[in-house]
Amino acid sequence: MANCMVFHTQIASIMEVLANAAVADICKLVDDDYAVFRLEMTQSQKENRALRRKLQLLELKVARERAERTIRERVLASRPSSVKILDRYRGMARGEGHLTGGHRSFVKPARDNTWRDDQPITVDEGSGTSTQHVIVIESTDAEAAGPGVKQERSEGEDPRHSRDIQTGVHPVATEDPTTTPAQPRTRHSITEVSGTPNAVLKTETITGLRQLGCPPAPRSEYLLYSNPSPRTVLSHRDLGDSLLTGNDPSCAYATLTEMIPGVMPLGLDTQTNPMRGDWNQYSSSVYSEGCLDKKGEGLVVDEVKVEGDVPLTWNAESNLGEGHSQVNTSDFWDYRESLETNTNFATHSPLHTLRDRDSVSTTMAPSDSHVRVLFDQVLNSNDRVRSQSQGGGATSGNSKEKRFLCMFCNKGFSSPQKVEIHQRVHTGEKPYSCTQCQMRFAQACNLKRHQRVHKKREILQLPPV
DNA sequence: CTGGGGAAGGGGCCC
DNA sequence: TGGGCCCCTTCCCCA
Repeated sequence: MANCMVFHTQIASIMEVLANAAVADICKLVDDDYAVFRLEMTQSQKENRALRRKLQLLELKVARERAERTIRERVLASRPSSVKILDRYRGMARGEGHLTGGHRSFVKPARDNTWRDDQPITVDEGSGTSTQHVIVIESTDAEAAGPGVKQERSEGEDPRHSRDIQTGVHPVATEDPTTTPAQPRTRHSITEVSGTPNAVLKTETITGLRQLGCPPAPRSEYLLYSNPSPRTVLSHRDLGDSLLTGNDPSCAYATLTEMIPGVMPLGLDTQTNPMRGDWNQYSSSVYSEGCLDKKGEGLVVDEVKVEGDVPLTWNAESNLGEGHSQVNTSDFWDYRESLETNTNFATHSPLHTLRDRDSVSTTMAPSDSHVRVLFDQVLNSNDRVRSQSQGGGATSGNSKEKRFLCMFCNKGFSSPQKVEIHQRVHTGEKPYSCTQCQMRFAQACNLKRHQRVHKKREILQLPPV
């Protein structure tokens, strides 16, 4: 009996020891895991804090941008013709006076994809209550040469807020580029001067435009905002993927002056789309307007530095076909004025189009994404302003209402697609080409109808048209 | 008058 | 249900 008791006691002690050992092991495991968990938690919390800060910064930027836009809209409403294009670029596109309505972008020279270094662009917002901005595009050649370099500053501005954007673009030339051949150049700078002391400059460098999904092209250096998809412009399915590859002009800035001579490139397979280029240019102006024209409040100003080759691929086959329309640039500028001074209408402007096209995937480097995000902020800001001013936005009201306006003639249409088709009247874009002849059409249905003529003539054994 | 093209409206389908 | 997209139809103009 006593042995039995001793045995039980020993067993109990052994089990206690084992239990304690097991508990110790469990506790050790738990402690280890807890330590790891704590470490992960700490890291996650740090990441969360960092992301939160970024989010707050972005929200702050958006809010300030919105406020700035509102202020500017008011300023424009009271001072609609305050923007002057100085230098020889004044009236380049319109052939007359000056741009109005806050247009502060620059355009590329006609018939030449290069900027001329002896012709800096000077865009002066003029004097007044708002911030004065001067954009000077100049080449390094000009910088080195000294003469011809023009870098204007507005009175009272703070040079600390000047910035150079190495866009690689060349100054606009209005003269015949053949008379003054473009000099090889590597970079140009855009100097934006803000008169407000609180401007925060932020740089973003894009190294190589190929990161924007743009194929290289010689002697073509432009500040780009990638236009990843031509879908909005050439939306027809029949277009195929050919538009998405090769010389995608969406990566290039076109100008109105390129369209003016009536030699706009046409064609689906080998030619470029003037509208896309135009819209890029348009978007560029908007970007400039939205990002360069920051005043006060420490709003982030984006500096986009582009290096390397830029694919400006206006195809050599730029001859217009038969009966192509020319761009009514006067209407365009009028439209721009109305667009920027009158926000009481909805428009299917290239702004929206470009923004929509963002949904299409493209290969973008992180820096590109950043640019895109900032660009979208500008666009969204503009949209918000317009939407607010419209009292409910473009989505309200009758869907058949002609809310979408042509950017050239202000004619209203019921859908963006209608506007897109209509604007081909102005751009001369004819994306639909007949396989049996070389005729091109702006509308797919017209091509179909035309092909029916071919079939009918084949049946009747008539000579082709 | 006819044929052909330019341009725009309307409707259907799909998401 | 609204919007996007596409196709068809229709009107107009010109040779």
